[in-house]
Amino acid sequence: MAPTAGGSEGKRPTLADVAARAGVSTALVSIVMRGAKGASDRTREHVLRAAKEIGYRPDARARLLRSSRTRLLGVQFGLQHPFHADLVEGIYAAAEPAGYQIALSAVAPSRGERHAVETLLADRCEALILLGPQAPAARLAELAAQLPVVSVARRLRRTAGVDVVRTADDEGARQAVDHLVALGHRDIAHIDGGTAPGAADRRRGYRTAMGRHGLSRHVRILPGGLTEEDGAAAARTLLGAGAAPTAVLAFNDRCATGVLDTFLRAGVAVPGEVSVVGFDDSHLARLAHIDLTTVGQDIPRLTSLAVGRAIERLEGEPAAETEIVVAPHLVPRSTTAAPAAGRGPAPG
Amino acid sequence: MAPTAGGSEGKRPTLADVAARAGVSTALVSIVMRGAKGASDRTREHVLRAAKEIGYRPDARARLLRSSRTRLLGVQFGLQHPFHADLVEGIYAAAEPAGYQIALSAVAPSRGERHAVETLLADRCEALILLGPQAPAARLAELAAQLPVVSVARRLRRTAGVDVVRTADDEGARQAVDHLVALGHRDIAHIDGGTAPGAADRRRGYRTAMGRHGLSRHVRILPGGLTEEDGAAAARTLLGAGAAPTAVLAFNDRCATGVLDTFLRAGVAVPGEVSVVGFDDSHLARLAHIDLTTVGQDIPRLTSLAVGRAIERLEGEPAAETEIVVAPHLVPRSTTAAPAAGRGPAPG
DNA sequence: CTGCTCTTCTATAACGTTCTAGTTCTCCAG
DNA sequence: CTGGAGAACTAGAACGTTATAGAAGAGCAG
Repeated sequence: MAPTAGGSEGKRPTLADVAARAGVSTALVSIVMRGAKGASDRTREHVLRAAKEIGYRPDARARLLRSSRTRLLGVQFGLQHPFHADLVEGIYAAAEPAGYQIALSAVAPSRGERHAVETLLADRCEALILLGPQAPAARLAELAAQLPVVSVARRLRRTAGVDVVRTADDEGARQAVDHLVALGHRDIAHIDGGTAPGAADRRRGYRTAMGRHGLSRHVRILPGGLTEEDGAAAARTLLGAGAAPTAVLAFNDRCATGVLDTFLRAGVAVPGEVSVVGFDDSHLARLAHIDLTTVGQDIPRLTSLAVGRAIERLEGEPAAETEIVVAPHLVPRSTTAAPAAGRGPAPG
Repeated sequence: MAPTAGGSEGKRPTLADVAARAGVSTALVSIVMRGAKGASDRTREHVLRAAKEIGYRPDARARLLRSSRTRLLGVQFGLQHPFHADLVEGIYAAAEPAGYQIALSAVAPSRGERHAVETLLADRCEALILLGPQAPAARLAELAAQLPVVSVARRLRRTAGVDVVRTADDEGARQAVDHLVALGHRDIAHIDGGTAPGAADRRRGYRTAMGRHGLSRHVRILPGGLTEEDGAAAARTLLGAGAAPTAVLAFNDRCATGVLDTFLRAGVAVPGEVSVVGFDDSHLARLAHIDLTTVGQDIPRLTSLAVGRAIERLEGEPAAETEIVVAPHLVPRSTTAAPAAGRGPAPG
């Protein structure tokens, strides 16, 4: 028999239906469905067959309602952010094997963080993982008073109860500068990310790295942002100023792509005349025709630590908030090279 | 007193807690929280204050469990797809005012469609909205037997019970060709999308439009795909072949971006020597430094129709499956112009 | 005062699970 | 035959809501 099309009639089968069909109690069916012990192999098999026959599917919400634990992690992410997409994938991968489910709630221009978090709370998530949250620290503290909260990629100075998992952004910027200096560059500019999460650290990392190489007088920071647009605008400023640097460290890959594009259109060869470094090692950077030298963030590690921290909080002793910092690593590709002979010092 | 940090202790307040505090029954509190009628203004206010004082928040799961209706729409989307992100935003915007909640489930390399749909079903979604589903038609039919299913952007030939909402891809390709022909182009190539949703229609639209302009012998279709990479590879093929066309219609914006980049690197001026048209009008296309002429899909309309169709199915008479086709529109920007004098015929 | 209608409120039974505390059964030592 | 000890199973109470049915009280015509 084909099931009736549309399926609106005929309620979905429940534990009781399976029990009736198998001739046992609902409690026993529950035991079998959960794989708990307390049923013989013979009945186990029998019940499973009955369940399959009538197309039974456990109701996650009823299940969660009953058990005191919901094993549900709420994740807030930015819809328009490719980097967040990568993080979400990592979070799924870390949470599901640990027996936790993920509830996603998106932030978009038309859907604020407040609303996103409200729906997660209404869904009875046990903990919140917030990707690059923009909410004020006070708001986060307020949330943390209700349930464990992990902030990923947004740094917070010891906000009560909020755990932080982030990349060592300053260290990443340092690696980029070291790489460029090793190639022979001295005139290295930085296009920053303004108030975006991590931007301040990258800016600081750039500045101190330059200082350590005795290049403080070459420090040049241009206001940027996290989109291609921002990078393009900054690149135009550089070109217009006449004295273009021999290398540019952009806030992130998207920003770097904008820089690349502008240089290309202006006939400035990369890496021939100017070297460019990005940040994130997103899919963008890996595309063969862009092939951007960049600073990679360790996504599997960031996400497994974030999930792990949330679970620890839920299952372990309530501890003080922690900040976990993950090391980035430089990924050299083809947008960096030694500076042109006439412009930088000869290498060595 | 500040609430205890971590919040793991002290269960979250329930209806009963509010009722106890306000000195009324839980049923009355329920009425007030839902805004249903049956309570005086005085008590309404009184109850709301009590709820606020103890920080009560309704439990969405218990609520859904009790009411026969869950008013929950399951949405499956591709994490790595910027176009899907735009669609999801539109779906939120269409569903929430109609009193429906959205449950998101992501598809990623490490998380297949099957798994994504399973979690949505377990969550008791009443209907499924699938963005560009890749599952075989038989599988979709099987799902449609259980609950209303809407496929967005993937065309299906009358699969039992599956509604389809999509853009008129052939028409979009036609508009692009018309635009190029009006500018004076004749030698127009198409980089296709292989087996991606919509690719076949765009291919066909291109071919028939060319035919209608008497340009059948100029038809040239190159295998492409939906990433920048694919576009770049096809562009290299075109350049290598010697006889480059005067215009290229790419499968989508990402593909077109790859084409642009390759041309730029090879010193081929756009639109000076070659015009390029994309598809989707994604954020990418609007970036000032790309400023791509493209065929726009009507996202608000696609999403509100998809949501509307799902809701109609849930609330109205069970009807036969429908296919709703939404018109695209050309968005002329700066990557198209009349062909160079020596290569195409003079305009007019 | 009776009988009726409204409004406001309450008691209680669902919803589909899981959990606690049994109840049978079987097996086997004493 | 008694007395446990497990194993296999079940009855019934949660979980936090909403829906249904009805009670209590007010107002008012007859």
